[in-house]
Amino acid sequence: MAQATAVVNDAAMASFKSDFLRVLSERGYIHQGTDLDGLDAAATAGRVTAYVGYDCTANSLHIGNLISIMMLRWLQKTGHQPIALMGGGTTKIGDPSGKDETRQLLGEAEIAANMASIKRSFANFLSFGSAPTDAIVANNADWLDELKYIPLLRDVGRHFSVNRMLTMDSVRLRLERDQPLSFLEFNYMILQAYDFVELAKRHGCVLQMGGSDQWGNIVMGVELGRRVADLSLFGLTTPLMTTASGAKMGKTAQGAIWLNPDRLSPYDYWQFWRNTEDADVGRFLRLYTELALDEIARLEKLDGAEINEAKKILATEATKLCHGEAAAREAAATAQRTFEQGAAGEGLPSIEVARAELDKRPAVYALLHRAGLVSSNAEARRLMQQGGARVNDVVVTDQAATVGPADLTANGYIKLSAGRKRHALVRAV
RNA sequence: GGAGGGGUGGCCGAGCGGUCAAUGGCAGCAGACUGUAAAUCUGCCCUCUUCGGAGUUCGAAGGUUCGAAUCCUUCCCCCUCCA
Repeated sequence: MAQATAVVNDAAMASFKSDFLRVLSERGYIHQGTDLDGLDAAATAGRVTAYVGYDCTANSLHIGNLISIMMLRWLQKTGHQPIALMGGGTTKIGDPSGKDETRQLLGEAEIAANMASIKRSFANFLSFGSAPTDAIVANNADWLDELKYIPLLRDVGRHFSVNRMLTMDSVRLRLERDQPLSFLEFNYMILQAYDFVELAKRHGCVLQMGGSDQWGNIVMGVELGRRVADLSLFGLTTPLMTTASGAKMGKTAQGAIWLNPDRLSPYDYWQFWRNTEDADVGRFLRLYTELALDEIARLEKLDGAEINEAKKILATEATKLCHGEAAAREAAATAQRTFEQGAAGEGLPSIEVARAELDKRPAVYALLHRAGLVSSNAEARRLMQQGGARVNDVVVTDQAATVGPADLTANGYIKLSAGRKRHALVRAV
């Protein structure tokens, strides 16, 4: 996939004239671009409209999407216009990029529900309205659903070489591994290319951004634009995000790190960033916060335990962008009370238990399960056996243990812990 | 249409009539050590459990057998080669 000539090198990055590309390159967002000098010139000359496409396969975006959202944010902050494209149409097809297997097809209703839920995340990162740089949310179902097969083949299909399509990573990797690739999925890149051209026509969009796995799809769009409409379009991709120890970003105890607060609480979101590996602190501060670069340079030089200060700043700043200032402060305060003072922060995730039920002394393992700290009663028992379960900070290894009203602290709750880091409160109501 | 190969727990991948809730690796969880880090070591890793056990798993449905992930039948899906 990597075409050596397109990969950015330091010398090229240093010479960007536009604020947009200079910020992006300085902060480490750029992996490859199709014609970075041309794009730099366009962004210097005037307002550029750019888009990123988002799948609607889940009801929330996750931190894997965050890097591209931050690019849209910087785009807007440097005087240009962002478009968040919802893949209402393409989600019906399924992007084969980076997938070994055909993914399950989602129904129309589910896609619509996911889209509505995802849209809410953008409100925190981008500003919407009617100003020239205000963000637009588009849905490719608006045009893809209307397509007619024969006209599509004649107008668009003739510009695609199957020989070329077979060399695309998304296709080639499947074929090499003997994994199935349906004709449906094979068409995905054509539709994504079509999207780009459509957005160019509708909104004057000239740039598509995305993860490095989107390079092939993006290049297809750039070429289609040139062939069908003599458009001069650009593409930009971000590096693949992994942690310093090589793990894929964003997996944790309970799954992905979601951006929607109803899937992952702001407190847990804050915790995710707080637990960043030392080696990633500088890179993450540049990518996921808007702190000044010289400040970041200072923070990432902190040694040993001192770098924890930088991690707290990272956590609070990142949470601020996603969930707002108040939620970020509350998460930070809760963490401080919980970890530094050994008390129970009021802001910890909590569940409510009826007073009458508490009188009947529910089992500790059951409460651990209900609080979401473990995914089954059996797992709760295991946790207890291994000495990882605590009630009000006291280790409980007896599986038969129960709690009652007497265990409520002066503040009116029982604190449950699974391991050193995960806590929840049980409140009696 | 013909011939062959295959579908195993979150993923990869052994098993090919009993000792199989199923080797191993990855991912994950806990404990120790630490700095809510990394690395390392140890334990855990289907569900329920009155901790004695019980119940459901090896593409689906039937069958053979005292007993099946393992054998047979039908069906579904995937791959390779031939037409």
